[in-house]
Amino acid sequence: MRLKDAQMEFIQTWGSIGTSWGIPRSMAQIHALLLANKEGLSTEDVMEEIKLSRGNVNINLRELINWGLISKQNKLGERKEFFRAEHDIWTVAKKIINERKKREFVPIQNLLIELKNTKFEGPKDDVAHFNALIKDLDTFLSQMDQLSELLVKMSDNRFFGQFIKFLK
Amino acid sequence: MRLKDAQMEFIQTWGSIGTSWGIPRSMAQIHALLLANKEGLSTEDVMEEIKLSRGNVNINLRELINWGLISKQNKLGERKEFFRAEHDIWTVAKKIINERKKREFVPIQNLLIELKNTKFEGPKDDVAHFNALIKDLDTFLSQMDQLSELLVKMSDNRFFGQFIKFLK
DNA sequence: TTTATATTTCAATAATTATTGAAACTTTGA
DNA sequence: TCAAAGTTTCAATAATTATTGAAATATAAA
Repeated sequence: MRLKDAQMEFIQTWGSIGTSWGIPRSMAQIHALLLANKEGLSTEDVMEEIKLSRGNVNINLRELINWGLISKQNKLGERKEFFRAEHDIWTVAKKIINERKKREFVPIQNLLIELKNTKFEGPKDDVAHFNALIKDLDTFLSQMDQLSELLVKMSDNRFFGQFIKFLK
Repeated sequence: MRLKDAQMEFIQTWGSIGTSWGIPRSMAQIHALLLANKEGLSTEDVMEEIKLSRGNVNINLRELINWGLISKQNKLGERKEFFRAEHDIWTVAKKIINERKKREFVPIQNLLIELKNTKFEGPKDDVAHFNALIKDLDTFLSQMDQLSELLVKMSDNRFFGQFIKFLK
């Protein structure tokens, strides 16, 4: 199989998974393309390889930078900018999880903080049920937070071995 | 604050988080409504409470059943069906994670399996880089899989205490 | 400066996805 | 078997979100 074909398949799959993550297809595709290339690529390279408009590529490269998934590079003697992916997969995971936390956890956590400090007027049983829901969600979210710390340590293989032993 | 108002705020927030999860707003809203109600509600109740069309409610109730997040109930002497949420928050989390795994992990895992068994033709360095990427992703995904097993055990508070100790 | 090259912006358009609502279908009990 | 109550389906429409492309802006070398 030609390497190029395999890379393309990888890019397409990454792209369609992206959409089911709430990440624009193009953004995920560009990310995959850069992951598959050791060296940085220019805007034009990206446009060329995955047939996207200049505007689209520009916007999504910026977004990937915001996520901390890629960075700008300058090549000696070249005027244009090149973009290179973070290639350490655990760092990539950490950054993605951080961004998703921002979007998915923080809003509900804020709401819970507000609701925890409120007294509700209504049928006693219903109030009790709602309070229990709030409390459970709150506990759960803080445990998930702890869980995400684990990820940071997982890239260390020694740690991972210990972890597996612990699970058993 | 009136309980009803708090519930509504909760439903709206849950709904908008849902959309950033790739879950239709109405589905997430219906789920929140049922979480907030100890007793099951009928299709009509749901339509009434969050102002959605019959078709929409029907489709999303079915989807929530598919996810295992709610179940049908029959009330003695009542002809209509009632829908009641799974209220144990760790069970809820487990089910959501399972569904998301299906959508987000399985497709990339399948691709990786295919790519792992393929020889690539191309510049030696590029092939090596691509192979390394595949290997890293594969390792990473199987570690994430292990991590998700942890969740099942987290609802046990004793276990969670141990876990925190282990992290330190 | 000026010119060529590179980057950014954003209104218009396309693509995708969610929602409605009315008609078809199913079930129950009289 | 019939009518009423309840549920499901799905084509049409609405809402949302992504993408284009051309014009405006910025930057660097001559």
